[in-house]
This record gives sequence, structure tokens and C-alpha cells, in this order.
Amino acid sequence: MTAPAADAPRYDFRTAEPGWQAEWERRGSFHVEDVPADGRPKYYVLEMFPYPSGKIHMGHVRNYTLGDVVARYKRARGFAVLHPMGWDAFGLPAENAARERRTHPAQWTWDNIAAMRAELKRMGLSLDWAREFATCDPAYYGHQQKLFLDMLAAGLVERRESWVNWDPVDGTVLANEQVIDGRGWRSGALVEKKQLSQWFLKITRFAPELLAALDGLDRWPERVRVMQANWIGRSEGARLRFALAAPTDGIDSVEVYTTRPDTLFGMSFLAIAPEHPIAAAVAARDAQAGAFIAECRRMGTSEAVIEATEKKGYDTGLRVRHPFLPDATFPVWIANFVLMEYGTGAIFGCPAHDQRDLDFARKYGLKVPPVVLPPGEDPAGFAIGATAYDGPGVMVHSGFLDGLAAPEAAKPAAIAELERLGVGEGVVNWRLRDWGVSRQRYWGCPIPVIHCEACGVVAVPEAELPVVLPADVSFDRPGNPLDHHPTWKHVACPSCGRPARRETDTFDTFVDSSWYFARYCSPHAAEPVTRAAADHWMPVDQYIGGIEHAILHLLYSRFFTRAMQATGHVGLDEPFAGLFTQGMVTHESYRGADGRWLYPDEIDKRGEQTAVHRETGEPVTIGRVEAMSKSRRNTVDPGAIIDRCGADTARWFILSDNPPDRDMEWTESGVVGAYRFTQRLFRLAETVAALPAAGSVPDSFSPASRTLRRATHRAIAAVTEALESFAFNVAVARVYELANAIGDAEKAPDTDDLRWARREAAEMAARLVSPMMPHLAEEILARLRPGSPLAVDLAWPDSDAALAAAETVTIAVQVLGKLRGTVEVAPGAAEADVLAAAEADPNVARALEGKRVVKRIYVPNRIVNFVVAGPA
RNA sequence: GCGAGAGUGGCGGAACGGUAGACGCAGCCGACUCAAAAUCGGCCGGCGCAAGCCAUGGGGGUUCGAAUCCCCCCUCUCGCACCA
Repeated sequence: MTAPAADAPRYDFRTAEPGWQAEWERRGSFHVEDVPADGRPKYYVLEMFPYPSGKIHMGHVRNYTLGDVVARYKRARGFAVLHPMGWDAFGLPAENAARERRTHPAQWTWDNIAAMRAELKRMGLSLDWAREFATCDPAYYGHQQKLFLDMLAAGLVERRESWVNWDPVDGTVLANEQVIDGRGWRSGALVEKKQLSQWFLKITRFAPELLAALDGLDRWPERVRVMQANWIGRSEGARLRFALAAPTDGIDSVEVYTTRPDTLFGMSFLAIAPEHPIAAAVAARDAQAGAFIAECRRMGTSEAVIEATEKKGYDTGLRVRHPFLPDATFPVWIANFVLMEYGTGAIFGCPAHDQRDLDFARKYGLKVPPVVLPPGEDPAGFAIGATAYDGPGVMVHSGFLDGLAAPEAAKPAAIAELERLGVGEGVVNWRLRDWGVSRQRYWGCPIPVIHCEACGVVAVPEAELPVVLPADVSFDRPGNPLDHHPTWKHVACPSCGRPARRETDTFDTFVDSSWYFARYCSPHAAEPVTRAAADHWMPVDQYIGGIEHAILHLLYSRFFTRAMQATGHVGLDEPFAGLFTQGMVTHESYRGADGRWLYPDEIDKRGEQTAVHRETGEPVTIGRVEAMSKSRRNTVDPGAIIDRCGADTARWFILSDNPPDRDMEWTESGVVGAYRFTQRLFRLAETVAALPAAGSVPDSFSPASRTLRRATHRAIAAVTEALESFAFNVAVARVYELANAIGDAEKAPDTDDLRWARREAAEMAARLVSPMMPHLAEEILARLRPGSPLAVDLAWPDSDAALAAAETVTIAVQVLGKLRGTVEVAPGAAEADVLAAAEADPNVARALEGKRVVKRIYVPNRIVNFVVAGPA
């Protein structure tokens, strides 16, 4: 794009934007107290804080623009708005940079923060920068260590030997939630299974209320609540014990969890997870079993996904007795599709009514006895083919269950019988697992415990917090530098004083982001949160961020808030009253003649469909519109856009393009259009400002003036409504309409009353755009009303309903629901008059000719509909 | 497979059950200009000379009236998924 021409009088954003930013800062316009004394109601606006990668990207621009519109609008509506910003500053990229570039993670991180802060400030966001913090600062993470110790004391933390997901590339453990399709969510490496001693936060203790409280989050997107409910995964079933026909290695029974105890008579086999203790016992004397288990472990969780249908098993030779059929026994298999982490790590296989069990049974030639008869099926002829039947039906071949409806009547009956026999009981099971937070990394918050040979695990005394990361570390070898450090981990046991060892694991960085929103309430406090500040500001009234955090971050934060409530740090359980999830920013992708990806600024577009390389002139293939990513080089640098067009243009385009919860496409023409509008609005206002100043309110207004005032007051009402409902693209459209009306008024004869109306319109236009284009709004207002308060300090304007009301309304006239004409009438005109006018319309009259009107529908100020029948 | 959401001009999208396509982008015509940019004016769903007809993924239904409500189907997006 060419630089804007320099002649015509123009809005000079290059001067105006930094100027207003400095003025807001000088006035402390966006500062609020931890515990405010003024009586304004509070409103807490928060956007998900960024990872300091070094540069802001368009996703940030969209996120922070959306939040800023809300913050500025609420502020104008009289709220004291808390709108903070900080840095999610721990994490692996800093260590990767250290290894690759020989910089220190701290240096790299703080440099990135400085660069990104400068970029964010250029956006003109209404942030209280006095509240800024970074999670890698001991002043932050020391308090996190305190929260952990309090949770430890409250029994919300546990150290456990457990199977973990090991990411061999990152050299670290991943939470189950961080394994995506069997690969590490960050490195993409195939995840292996490994046993380690780990710290766990007991999120499962809150599973019931984390699920139940979702109902109360009525300002959250429905789909996020559904995703969380599925993740928590409550199921009702039974736990029961199968006795081994012949006890082995001191084990005499296998415990199974099932959601379908009603299908127990359809049992064909029992299957256990490869990690199950019985599997280990069998493997100890059966090399083949051991080989099969090893194969499963190598496959990890990933192979199962790659070969979704490939179910494999190994017959242990063991057999179990059926609880309801004392004479029958069933084989025990080790199966690769049974998960040790879910339920009890063992299932009973009912192939007729479970597809996975059926696939397994068919592969190994096991029996498939049906026990649930689908409605309308003949009991004699019913058999299972390639598809298991998991629908409702009537129990058959099931002893005491025969004739009962499955599952609703049969399930409780089966559970009652299990309980009567003392071999099982009804239970509620959860999919959610405890949150493993240990990471074998340097650049994270140290876990504040000490391991002593004599005393075991000892908490670091509070007086010694924070446990600070050592600065002198080397990244010459793989693994955790804290572990390699010559002195750091060697300490005296706080309990007995003998030599002991510091925990060298650090926290999952999701811990850092699970309470930062609370810290913002009192970011400089000597305790994690000042109760009075948190009581005042929490919960976050409007949280805004990407849908990619729908489960992990939001669920952890909900858990952490409950844990902080349990330990007395806050007085509430839900951190985010309102949640808005924005869509991604996308862009066309381009490939050169050699097939390599090209950045948008390396090409020149020639029309919609064609483009050439800017330097070589070679043809460029225009690819799909996709999420901006470095690998596809379809990114646009926000800094460059702000340099060229200004922050207001970038903000305006982002808001105008489409509804904010959908993916938006970043286009050059869209940016240019937005830039043009900043100039147009400025010019319209300048024209008004150049007119002689208007005096007091005129006694009467001409039709042209009334038309303009109507547009003004309708715009106020419409923009207000749109902003309230996150319909920012609609708010933008209403501003365009007002601008068009102001432009129309320039053509009308210049009268005193019209000048007054034009000033009113231009001033309101500036105030209506001020949440969206705050710099331009200030600039216009300062020119229209020198010496007036800043736009940022003005209350949101009210629409005068009388002025907004129409002088005439257009009523659509339908005959049998088809539009045949329109009539202009006064608002609230009498029904008889309107109907008469409608029938008088020539077009309508023609449509009614020769017909009998059987009904006349009249909706005041809206529509008339004549229902006619046959000839008169 | 389960769950959620979405299908409207060339594009992004508007639309309390009441004139479908607001507003913008792109495009076309014109004015201004030596010329261009910028700006301003006009046109802009399809068919039709017109009257009008057809149009909100497809098919039914409710209603005086349906993009909107109900049922069935198709497509797409997102999430979840050996979860027993």
C-alpha cells in the first residue's frame, strides 16, 4: 500500500496518538485503587495475559481491542474499571532460546517484555500499568509458593508415584490434558509412559462442584460449559469384584468399574490394562505376556489413536467367576484399549452392547451373547452382527433381570443385587484426574519443599520464601539445570538440620496463570492477595480470550479459586462471571513459483485472484485463508500497521470486520477502508469545527436539522445497544450511518439551527467512537470544543427518545403475505386511516381487485396484511 | 459416534415472527483533475422490456406473515472420544 497522500487536511495520527497516550498517562486516567473509597460500582475487565514471545501478534491486537472497548465503555457508564496487564512469563521457549542462543532465560524474557510493553502501549489501551507484573518475578512467584504451602497444609496437595506422560523432546512431564492425540501439546513429540514421583493438586476433590457450578455461569458461552462438563465427565455405574477361579500371586479378585452393570449377563471376557498389577504378576512368569505389555507401553497412548480400530489383547490363562452365575468362568485378557487411569483399570467385556468390546471379541473369536433386546425385535431371531447395540430395550437371557427395561430399570436392579451379594456397589465415577504439576525444568516457579532422609518431605518455612531460582545456571546438557547446579539444591533440613535436598522440579506454568487475576487486585501486597481488595474487585466481570483455553486454563483457574477460598485467600469460588471467547485472525497465504511461503508484504496483489512477487515479478499462488502462523508466513505485523495507519485504524478494522466470536480475515483492503474512515470522520468534524461557534439551543429546528438530530439520537441508542451485546461490528455500522447523515447535512442550506445540529452530531460521533478509536475521539472533541473535558472523562451520552422518534413511518402493505406497496403515515396513526390509505395504494388496490377481504392484520407502525379469499 | 455452533449477494455481514440484504469491502458509471491519488455523486441478489416472478443449504410444518419457531435431511466448523 502506498503512503497516504500529504496534501488535503488530514488527521495526523502520528502526532495525535502518542500525544493523547501521554496525556492519559499524565492524568492517571486509568488508575484505580486496590480498595477504592469512591462510591462508583466496580467492573473488572480482563484479557488473557500474553506470553512474552517478543512481539505482539494480531491475535493480541484483537483480544486487547475487544477488552479495551468494554473497559472504556464501562468506564463512561460510571463504573470504576479495573483493567490490568501483565506477563505469563515462565515457560519452555525461554529455555529453548537459552540453549540455542546462549542467552539467559531471564534476560531473554525481560527483553521480550520490554519490547512487547512498548508495542502494547502504542495501541492506546486503557490499562492501569501500575498493576503490571510478570510471573517470573520472585515478587509474584513467591506468593504462589505460599499458596502451594497453604494448599499442602489443607490436604489439597499430594505426592504420588504415578504413570506420567513423558515428553522426550521437552524432557518433561505433561498433564493428561496437555497430551493431544498422543503428542505433547507444545513439542508435538510422541509421548511415552514413565513412572515418576510427582506433585498433584487434588482438583478431583472439587469435581462435583466444578461440574454443578457450570450451570450458574450464565455469561459463559454454552459450548465452553459443555466442553468442561465433558472433561469432568461424571458417570454413574457400579464397581464390582470378580473372584479369580484360582488365586494367583496372592491376588484373588479383580475390581471392575462399569456404567452398564445391567449387561453383566452378556459378559464374554474380562480385560485389564497393561499397567494393571495382575498383568505385571502374569508377566513375571510369562515372557510372552511381558512382551505384549512392553509393546503396549512403547505404543503409548499415541499408537492407539493412529490405529484407532486395532484392538489387541493377550490371554493370561486366568479365569474369573461371574457374580450372578457361580458356575460360569470367563477368560482374563490384557488389552491395549483398557486405560489404567480410568475407573479401576479393568473392564468386563460385553461385546453385544459395546462396540470396542465387540471389535475385540470378533478379533479373538470370543462369544457375543445379546442381553438387551431392541424394541420390535424377535427374541428368538435377534443376533449381533458387526455393530453392537447400545440403545434401550428389554432384558433377556439375564436371570432375575429378564423383562426389565434397559438401562433405566435393569441398572438399579443389578446394582442392588451386587450390593446384596456384597460383591459390588453403585458408584459415581469421574473422568477428571488430579492435576500433576511437577515439571523437570529450570524456567518455572520452584516447588517450595525440601526432601530429608530422616524427615521426608518438609515444607520450606514461610520466612524463607520466596525460593528464588539461581541465576547462574548452564544449559550445556539436556535435563533440568536446577538438578545440575553445584550448590542450589543442597540445604539443611528445616526440621532436623541435617543435610537435605531441595525439590528441583518447578511448577507447570498453568499454575502461574491460575491465580494471576486475583493478584491484579493488589499486585504489590505482601501477601498473595489482600482480602479487602479481592473482595472488592473479584470476580472478573468480563474475561476475554481465545477458545483454545476453554478447558485447561479456565478449569484450573476455577479449581484454584476454590482452593484459595478453602485456604482463606479469597471469599468466592468462581473467578470469571462473564467469559467471551474471540475468534482467530486469519489471512490469505501465498506461495512463490518455487513453492516457498511468502509474507504478505513480499507480494503485490493484482486484483482479487492474482498476485506477483514484489521484487522478482514472478507469479504468486494465492492459497487458502488460514489462521495466521509463522510457518505459513501469512502473518501481518501489528507494529507495521500502527506505523503506517495508526492504532485507531487497526482497532477499527478489527472491530468492523465481523462478529468478534468468529474468525476474522485480515485484509489489506479492510485496513485501507478503516483508515479512510478515520480521515473521513475527522474531515466531517473539522468542517463543523470551522463553522462559527453555535450559541444556545435554537428555539426550533428545520426539517433538515430534525433529520440530522434524529440520526444522531438513533445512533446513540443503537451504538449503546450494540456495545452492550458485544456486537461491535454493528456498532461500527451505526457509526457509519451517522457519518453519512453528517455528510448529507453539509449539502443542506447553512442555517443556525443546522449548525447547532451538526455540532451535536459531530460531537456525539466522536463520543460514540471513543471506546473504539480513543485517540481520534479526543482529537475531534478537542477541536469541536476546545477546553472541554477529555472524551475519556465524559459520561456516556443518552439518547433523547423524542428526538430519535420518526416523524413519519413507512408501513408495508401486504396482500396474502406478499408485499404490494408501502404507505407513509404519522406514527401511531389510527388503524382505520392506515387501512384506508393502504387500500388506496394503486398497487394494493389492483391486488385486491375482485377479491374478498376476509381479514385485516394491522401491526401499528409496522405492517398491514390483507387476507383475501377467492372472488368477491 | 457424541456434544455445541453455523449455512443469507462477488466478499464480511445486518435483520423485536412484520418492507430480506443495514453498514462496509470489492466492482461499474459519472464529477473534479493535464493526469493520478484523495474526495464527491450514482448504480450494485437473480430472471424479466415491463407488470412481476424467484431468492436466506434442501424438504416438510406452524402462522395472516418465517432468515427467525418446530420436524426431517445435507454440508461445514469447533470440541470430545478405545472414558468401560
